[in-house]
Amino acid sequence: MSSKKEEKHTQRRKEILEAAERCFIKRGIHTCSMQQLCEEAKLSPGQVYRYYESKEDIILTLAEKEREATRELIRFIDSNQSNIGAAMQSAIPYIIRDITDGSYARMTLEFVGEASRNKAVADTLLNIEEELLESFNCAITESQKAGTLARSLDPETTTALLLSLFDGVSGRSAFRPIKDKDKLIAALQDWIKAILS
Amino acid sequence: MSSKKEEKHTQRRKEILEAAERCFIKRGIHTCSMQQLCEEAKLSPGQVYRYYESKEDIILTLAEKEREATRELIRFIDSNQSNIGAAMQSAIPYIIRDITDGSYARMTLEFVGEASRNKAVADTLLNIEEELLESFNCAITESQKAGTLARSLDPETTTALLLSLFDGVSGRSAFRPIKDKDKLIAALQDWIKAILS
Amino acid sequence: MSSKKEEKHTQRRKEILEAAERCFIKRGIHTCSMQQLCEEAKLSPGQVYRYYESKEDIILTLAEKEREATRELIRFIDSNQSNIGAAMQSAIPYIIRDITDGSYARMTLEFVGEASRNKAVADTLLNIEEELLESFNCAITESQKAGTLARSLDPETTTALLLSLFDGVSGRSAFRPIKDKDKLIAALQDWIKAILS
Amino acid sequence: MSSKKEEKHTQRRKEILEAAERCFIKRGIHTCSMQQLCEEAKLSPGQVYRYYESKEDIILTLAEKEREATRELIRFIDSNQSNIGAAMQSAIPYIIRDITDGSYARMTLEFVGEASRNKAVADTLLNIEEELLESFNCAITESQKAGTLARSLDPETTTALLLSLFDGVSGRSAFRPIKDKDKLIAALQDWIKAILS
DNA sequence: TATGAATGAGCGTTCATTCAT
DNA sequence: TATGAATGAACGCTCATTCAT
Repeated sequence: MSSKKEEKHTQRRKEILEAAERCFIKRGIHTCSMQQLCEEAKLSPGQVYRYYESKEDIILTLAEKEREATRELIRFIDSNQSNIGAAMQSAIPYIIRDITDGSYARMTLEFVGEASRNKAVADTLLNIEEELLESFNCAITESQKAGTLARSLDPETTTALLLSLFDGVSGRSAFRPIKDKDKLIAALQDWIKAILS
Repeated sequence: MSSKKEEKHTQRRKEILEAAERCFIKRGIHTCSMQQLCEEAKLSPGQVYRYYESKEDIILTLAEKEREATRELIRFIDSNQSNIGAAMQSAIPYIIRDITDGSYARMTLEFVGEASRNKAVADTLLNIEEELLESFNCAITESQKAGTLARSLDPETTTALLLSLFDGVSGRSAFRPIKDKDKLIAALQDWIKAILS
Repeated sequence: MSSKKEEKHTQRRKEILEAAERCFIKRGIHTCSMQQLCEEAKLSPGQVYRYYESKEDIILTLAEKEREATRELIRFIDSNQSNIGAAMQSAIPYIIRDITDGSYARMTLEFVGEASRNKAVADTLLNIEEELLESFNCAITESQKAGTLARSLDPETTTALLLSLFDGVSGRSAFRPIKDKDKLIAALQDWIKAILS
Repeated sequence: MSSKKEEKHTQRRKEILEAAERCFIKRGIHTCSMQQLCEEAKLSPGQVYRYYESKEDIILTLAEKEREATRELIRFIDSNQSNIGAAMQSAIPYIIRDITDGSYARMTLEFVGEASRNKAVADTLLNIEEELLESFNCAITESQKAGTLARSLDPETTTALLLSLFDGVSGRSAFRPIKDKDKLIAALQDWIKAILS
């Protein structure tokens, strides 16, 4: 019985979160009012506030949810540590598909903006980033040990540049449609080959 | 006499703009109220509104000011069209210095966020971007004609990736201090050498 | 259930309108702030704005309400076209009662003032006036055809003067209490008899 | 010397008043800002405030000035007391010319609106009205004594209706252009003949 | 459990008035 | 005497949040 209640509660929280995501993408976090969010969720303000403490709570929970996409990439890198170059080559099509998805790109941009003024959001973002950084650093070091990557590359800087590149591609895709994704993927693979060799 | 007054007027406008920049970076464009901006500028609302028509006017003027840094890069690229690889090598230290400046990086992020919901800001940003894209595209094509760049590179995609990389580096620097700028510059130069050859 | 809610909603709208009328009469449309109006209505600004879109919305709704009194007169004139003189004789007591009501007179004055700078209010006023003009013109012409009114009277000018007279009586009553309404009515009836014969 | 100064002072006050009148007619008393008034007067705010204590002071002074037109009518009535009917017949063309002048009508309307919320303006308006009422009352009584006017007319009520009529004609002319002034004058003369006989 | 009416602080902006120069 | 830069209270309005029902 209690578990059934919990289940319903969890389901509601999820529904609200999804409604919030749609609203935030459509109008932006700041421009979307709680009233609009409630309408999108087909719930009254009173109900929404039973499931989330505040608008900020919703934003934060959403930020945490968005990290999961990144987690997948981390797991992939972790299981292909000995040849980061090859791992990236095969991962790039999936990474690009994810990060250039209109909704994802918009939402990421919203979170970055929010992070400027909301420490909790900033921490959430930095947190997952930390994991990603470590994962890449480790893979680069391991690949160098395994002889699949030039030892001249500085792990930290290389990681920073790789992540910058992906951040940039995602951010730009929110404003400019990517004309030819396949070309972009091919070019990126060429870049990675040239760099991580 | 009239010029002295004009000078003072210009000076005041500049002061307000600087105060606005500080405020916007500290609190975000949306979250910074005119009252706070006025306090930062040590001016009353009435005065601020004598120098700028509206909050949007201030935001837009600031956006246009930020474009100037980009204009400088465009001019440099334009005057070194026949060898984009070499041009970038020598430009990178200056580009990195500019775009990883804390204020600049934060402000750029704020503008990107603002662009989502303010057409005028979006136009300003896309406008200068357009110029930048053309400049790079042209330089790449010219370099290929001059034989200083591999003909296999697609100009548009290469430009998009280069700008993505810089956008990403700038964006990340707003949240994470860059530990060693020289290392970053060196690594970027290596990347560019590997790619634009 | 839904109708009960609707009823309450309608009731609230009416209450706000009445509060607005009291406020506008007390302080003038322009000089009465929304804050004061809210206090008079014993409602918070947020609530008032749930029932009306804007201050102008309230003004306009009030203006439309005031037209109804005029509509009644129009209907009466229309149904007594063949003898405008007699119709006016019997209508005068009611017209005077309406237009010399303190609130109505003040409110009309406020609307006239507001019309100078608010096109929507001006349109509402001119609109009902147009109907009134037509109604009178038509009745005068019909009465002349029916032989109950001297053919020497110019319909348009006579209408203009009649409406001027009523406008003037109403306007003056906003500032000077009418000492003896019955005397006023009798005198007006004498005037009408002398003119419309 | 002192008189020369005084003269200049008086001249300045007059200039400001004229500028205010133009502004108030153009934009309405409330909608015209002191800044606009200063520009119209080609004077700085500081100067304007040396000649008038406040915006209200200007309004009040203007209201007092407007009374002069009415004074002229009073003088005319006073010097033709024994036959008010004939006096009005000859006065009507001039009265109509004055009160249907666009500027005068607009200004009067502005003052009436202002009187609703400004006791001093109301008093000024009522003051001159009082004189006018007395003048008419007296003339009517005298005309009745002289046998040029029916004794059945109640002086006070007749005066009230006459002034109402002129007020109404003036007020309407501010919004609706009078197509044919001569026709209006003729019709009014017919009315007066019918009533004041 | 569920609603949505209600709150009120705070928003961007204006303008009558003052005062340093 | 004359300027116009400067003030700041008040404007119409919004929206995250609460609470009576």
